Amino acid sequence: MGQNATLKKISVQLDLSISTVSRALKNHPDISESTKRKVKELAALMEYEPNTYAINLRTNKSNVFGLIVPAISNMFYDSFISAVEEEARKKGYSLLILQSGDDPSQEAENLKLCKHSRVDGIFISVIPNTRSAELFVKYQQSGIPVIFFDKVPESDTFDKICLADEEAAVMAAHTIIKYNKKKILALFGNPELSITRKRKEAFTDVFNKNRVKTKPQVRFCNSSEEARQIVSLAISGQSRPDHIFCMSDEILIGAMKALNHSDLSVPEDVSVLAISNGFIPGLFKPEITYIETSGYELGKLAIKRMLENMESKTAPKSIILPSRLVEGGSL
Amino acid sequence: MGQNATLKKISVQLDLSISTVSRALKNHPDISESTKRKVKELAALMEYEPNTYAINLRTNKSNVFGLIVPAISNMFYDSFISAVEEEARKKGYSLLILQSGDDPSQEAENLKLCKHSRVDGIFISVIPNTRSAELFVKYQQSGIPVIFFDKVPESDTFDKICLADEEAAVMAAHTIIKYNKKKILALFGNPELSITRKRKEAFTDVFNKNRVKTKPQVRFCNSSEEARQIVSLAISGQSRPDHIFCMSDEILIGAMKALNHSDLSVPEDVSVLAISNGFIPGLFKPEITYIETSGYELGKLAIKRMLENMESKTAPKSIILPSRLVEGGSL
DNA sequence: AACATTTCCGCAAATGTTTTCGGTGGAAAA
DNA sequence: TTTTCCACCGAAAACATTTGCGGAAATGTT
Repeated sequence: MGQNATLKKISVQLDLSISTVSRALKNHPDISESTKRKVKELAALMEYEPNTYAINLRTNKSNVFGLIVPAISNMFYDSFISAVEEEARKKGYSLLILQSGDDPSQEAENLKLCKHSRVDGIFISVIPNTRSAELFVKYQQSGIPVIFFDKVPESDTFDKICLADEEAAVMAAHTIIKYNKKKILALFGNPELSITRKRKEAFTDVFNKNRVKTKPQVRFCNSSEEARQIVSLAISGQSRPDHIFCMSDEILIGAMKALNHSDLSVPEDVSVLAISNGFIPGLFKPEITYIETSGYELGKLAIKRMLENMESKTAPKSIILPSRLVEGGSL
Repeated sequence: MGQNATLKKISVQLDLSISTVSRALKNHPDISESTKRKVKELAALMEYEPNTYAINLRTNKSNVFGLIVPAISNMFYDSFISAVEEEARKKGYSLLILQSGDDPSQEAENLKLCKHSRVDGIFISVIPNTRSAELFVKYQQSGIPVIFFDKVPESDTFDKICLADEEAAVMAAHTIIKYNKKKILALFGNPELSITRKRKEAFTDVFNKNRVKTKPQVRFCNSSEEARQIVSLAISGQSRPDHIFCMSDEILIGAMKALNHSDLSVPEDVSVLAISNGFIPGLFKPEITYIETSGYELGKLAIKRMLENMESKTAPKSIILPSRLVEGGSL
């Protein structure tokens, strides 16, 4: 028994009204202690579990956040999700995790699913497609808070949580300059993303302003594999770079695969610096020096911001997480 | 407008009954074409979205599967989740992804959350704690299908989808023997898990049966870090192993960190073989030879089995995914 | 013309909660 | 005695949907 205990069944057993049972269970002051006790005992006995659907229907709240990422198989998003999940759980929220797989239509479908599931809020890292921005205004208008993280649209009308893109890139550039590197190959991600543009601008700016002799050679790549090919080609060419900078883990992986398949050694023949979440750099020998951008920390900030929004709607805000240099042996 | 279009609002506008609107929207034959057209037009205009909670309440189905893993930051589970998500989406299901973080109480809480959320089915990879098995019988009895994957309890009364643990271990042992390795350090995971026991038994059995001169030295470790320490110690000792076998990615990572920090080279000084999901081995130089155990494939099998269960309750079944050897250069 | 069959639609119950607005009975205050 | 007040509880609406049943009008059959 007790498979589907309901307020009604309890109320019948105890010859009380449904409302009284409901109130007793939530310690409403109107109900006497003795009644509360009886109700709670029977509820426990019958293994009563409130029906979430009924509650959601009644209250029009789901206690679920939608979380949309390009891919779940990504160390950065993993740690982000972990952080959000931890805090969300504490507050009684669950996560509906969706992946867009770099497909705009999939992303739109995910957004639709979120709306359809009537989530209480959305975390999203958008894929490189500007058109999708239109969609978001609608969701914003419909009163459901949307928090962008990591890969965010340019517009200031949104809540955004991102890494200190410029700062990290500047830090990287300065570090490279300090080591007196001459021929720098700088690998960036999809140029349509603001994160890419920002990092690239900040990075190259440092070289321009400091009037160092050589300018880095900048390349863009959309995947780990593209990065591998670019590096593979570069190191086999006649003017081999003496440093490779990777703006992300994904790119670092590709670059390292290329280096591993060559007979060059790091950092003697070519040094490496990355902007990374921290896991991947530790896998190589020597460990890669990197500028840390913690998905976990970012997640903490994002959920904090979301909860603020749940309390009371506030003006859109851009939050930036600072970064730091972690020394490995690749430079 | 149209923020919260409901059947009722549509019905009022068109001066129809709610039931007629409901039926028109789902192409019920009782409704005339002209009415259907009118209803659908207005529904589209008002951006009507059926209220999931009301539907769930009415039908007592959520179209959500619970998916419980030790940690989401794990390549194997990532790929598993990806596979499940892909197929689930096609069938109109969403995923409630929960992580137990190797904490039994957390796992219990997750199970509770699943029940509380009234998911239509549960995928779970259990953490090393036998006591939890009791919990599962309850869920099974309550009619909600539970599919265990990867790390599964021993009992035959459950639906289980696992990797070919024995086969993979046997394959690994044979490969190592073929290469004529003498001093083998074999690293396994948590000995309380059936997956660990199975692999360890199968692995050592091969050596016993084949009467090869040396027996592998078997060690257990609960984390990447433990593996690193063990290997670190082993390779600095006087009787250095000439081969290291790792039963999982997690362990491989630890082992490789230790090797990377030594001046030994792979495979000349010490060769390496792992059982792996495939991503990690490709990061090293040389790439690690491994026995593939695809989380993605496992996911496909798991969701398939789940859907079968949704159709009609069938007898518990154990499904096993075969494995294959992927040659790297570490052996 | 009487009857039977379609065609098309509405009523109302049911799902499980929450919540507003009362209502009862008894004790204390007037 | 009447009034007031409090402690405790119930009726019923509301949330949005699905569905069995029944019913009126239109059409078809003798």
